[in-house]
Amino acid sequence: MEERKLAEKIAYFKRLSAIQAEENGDDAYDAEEQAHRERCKTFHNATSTSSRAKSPAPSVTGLRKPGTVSQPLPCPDSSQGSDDLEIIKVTPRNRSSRPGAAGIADKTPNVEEEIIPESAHPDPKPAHSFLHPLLRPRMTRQTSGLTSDNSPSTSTAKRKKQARLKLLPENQQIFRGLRFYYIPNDDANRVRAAQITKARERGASWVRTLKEATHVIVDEGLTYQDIKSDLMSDSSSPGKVIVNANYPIDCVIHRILLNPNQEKYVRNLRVAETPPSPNPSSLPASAQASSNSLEIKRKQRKRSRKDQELPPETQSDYGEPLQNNTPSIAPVTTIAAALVEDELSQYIGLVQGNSLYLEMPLEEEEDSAQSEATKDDEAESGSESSKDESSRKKKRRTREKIQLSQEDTTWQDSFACMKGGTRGAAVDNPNAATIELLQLMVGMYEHRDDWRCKSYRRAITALRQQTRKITTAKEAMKLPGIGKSLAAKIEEIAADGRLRKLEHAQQRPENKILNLFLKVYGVGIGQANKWVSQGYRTLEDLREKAKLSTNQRIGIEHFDDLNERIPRWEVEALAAVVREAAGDIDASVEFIIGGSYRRGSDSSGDIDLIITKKRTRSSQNLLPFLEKLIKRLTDDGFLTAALASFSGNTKKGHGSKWHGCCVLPETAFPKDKGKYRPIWRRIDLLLVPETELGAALIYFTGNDIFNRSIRLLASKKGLRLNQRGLFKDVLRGKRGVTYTEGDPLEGRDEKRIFELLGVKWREPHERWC
DNA sequence: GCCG
DNA sequence: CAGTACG
DNA sequence: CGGCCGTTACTG
Repeated sequence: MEERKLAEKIAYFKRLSAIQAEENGDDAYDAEEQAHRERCKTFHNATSTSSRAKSPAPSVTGLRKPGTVSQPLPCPDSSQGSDDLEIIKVTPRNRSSRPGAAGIADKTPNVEEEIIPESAHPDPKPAHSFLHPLLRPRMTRQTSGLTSDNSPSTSTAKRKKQARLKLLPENQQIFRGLRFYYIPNDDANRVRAAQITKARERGASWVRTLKEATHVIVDEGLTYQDIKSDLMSDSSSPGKVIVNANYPIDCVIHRILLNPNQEKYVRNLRVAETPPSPNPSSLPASAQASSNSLEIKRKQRKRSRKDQELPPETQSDYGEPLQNNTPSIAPVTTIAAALVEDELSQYIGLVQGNSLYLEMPLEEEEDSAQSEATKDDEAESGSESSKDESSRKKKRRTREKIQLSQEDTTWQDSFACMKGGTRGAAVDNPNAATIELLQLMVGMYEHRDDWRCKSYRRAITALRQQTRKITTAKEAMKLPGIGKSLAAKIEEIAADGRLRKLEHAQQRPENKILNLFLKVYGVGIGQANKWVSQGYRTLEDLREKAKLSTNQRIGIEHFDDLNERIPRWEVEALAAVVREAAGDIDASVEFIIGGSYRRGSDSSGDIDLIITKKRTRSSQNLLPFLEKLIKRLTDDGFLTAALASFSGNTKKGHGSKWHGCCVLPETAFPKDKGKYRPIWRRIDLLLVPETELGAALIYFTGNDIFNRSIRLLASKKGLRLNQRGLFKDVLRGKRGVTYTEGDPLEGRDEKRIFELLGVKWREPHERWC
């Protein structure tokens, strides 16, 4: 499997570079691309430089440490970041950190301000649509030659227009590497023009000759008779995909390369009597016979799990329900598989949201068995019996399930759905408004109903992936992770721009109070509920009357500070202070800033530091060091509170993390940042032996959704991933009697863990899910 | 909340 | 043990 | 109807 994938990728890139070489003569385009890559590069460096951030802060002289050897603290992963200072400058910021919470001491009015914005800000993740260069094949700046860009358009005006065409983020380029030839092959028709643009935005090239095309898109209405002559002129046509215009549209809608061998895409485009010839199959090579509709039908009928058990080569690489599998799509594999993401994507989908489209659009008529399921869908319109509903779902799930059970072979290669997420992109998203309201709903459920929360997030991700606005419940239902309830909400939002349930919830004072209380460190839903029911209404109430744990008291006393985001530069400055102090104690200890910082965020909720050292095999080895460090930093006044340490680790050797608060000393405060103000910050320290660094990096880099999905993926493979390593599952009998935690497979190397899991490597900045 |  | 927090 | 990450780790 490994080999196969590799081969595919190689083939893909080979092909791709060839394609790219022949297109893109367009300077503007090239320049833009170039710039894009520059930005990416810069950004990438910035994000990966975690450890040795000789931060912009004028050498953190502050804390005594005169001639201390500034520790190099090499970053484990290659990325030798360049100058952070410079990087930071370039790193785009999109949103200044939210101002501190308003006076909570006061009354309701403030509370209100507190709540709403909070739920709205949950992901201050800046937009980084420019990230993602990684896969982007090097565009050999092949000048001249075929100046032809990827469009046959002739008019200058048009060309210009096209030059401005913006490629969508890579993860949306479902057509990358494909070359479309339209019949008719012009953009005179408005609709077609739009379709062409959409296709091109998603990576397709619009070619002028049939010969160079991989896909022939025939206007709907035209029949085989109509295009016959066209096809005849090209001897290679049998190797092409010939579909009607609905095909690319559906692909766009579903954000994935669908199987073109479906009746609805090839209707009227085949020669009824002679299956083989001008047959829409896939790409060159195999294409032949088998792909006639009859064949398809047959397959559809008896699909079932057997199809799924076919060897990888015969698996569809289109993200699509197996019933549409056809035996002749192998060639496309090369492209599709490469375009497609790893299975982690799917788990991310499963775990949080966005996922793939395993489901066919319930397009108008379809033939065979499937159409029935489809019809159910259609019929259900507004008021379907819950029975129909569930049966429909069953069918769909079954497909998915089957698909998923394929994990070891192709199922993970089957979609080009989301790649490791990057942030942003939401700006111009047609569903932005819907997303925003749903996001508020998430805020309302946060800490209350975790699962529901997750469902909302999942739905949001699915919406974010759409390229066009979802306005009806029916439409929404087609998206993975969106069921009846959410679909209805989506429709409501689309219809009148508001969600009554949300507004209602927002009005409820208990919710406001609850939200307030929940933002206190150490306060969960249980405690918050108790307090609310006990009649407490303000933080002041709590401070004075409630019984608070140590941590909760700290959380309340420093509520504003702790709820304020930390700008990236400060994260670096804080880390520098710690390093500085650490240098005195043990210069060989290394620090890596994890968390959202490592993912490239321009602001963080807290600072996450991994403390590690070569040749350590247990976090215990680092304990003495940490104790000294803590003491030292506390004495310095840097650490201001301990929220969770490892005091009584009676447990087996697991003393590994320290949570607390810190304050950037004025001496470490950059002069150019205005007036100094001490702000309490949350800081998490994680002791990590070298042998566990990889796993710890994954864990501490997150984000949480990413972690959960990759862990879920691991578990589905019979493995176990936690912050200490990847383990081969050892029958863990009940009661953990198994005094073995499983055979450690890997813990040291982050990339290796990805490999072992069969997950394509993702840079930290690609782990926003 | 969704999914199997 | 439940509650909370971490990514 | 039960699962939804971690045999996570720390507090009380």
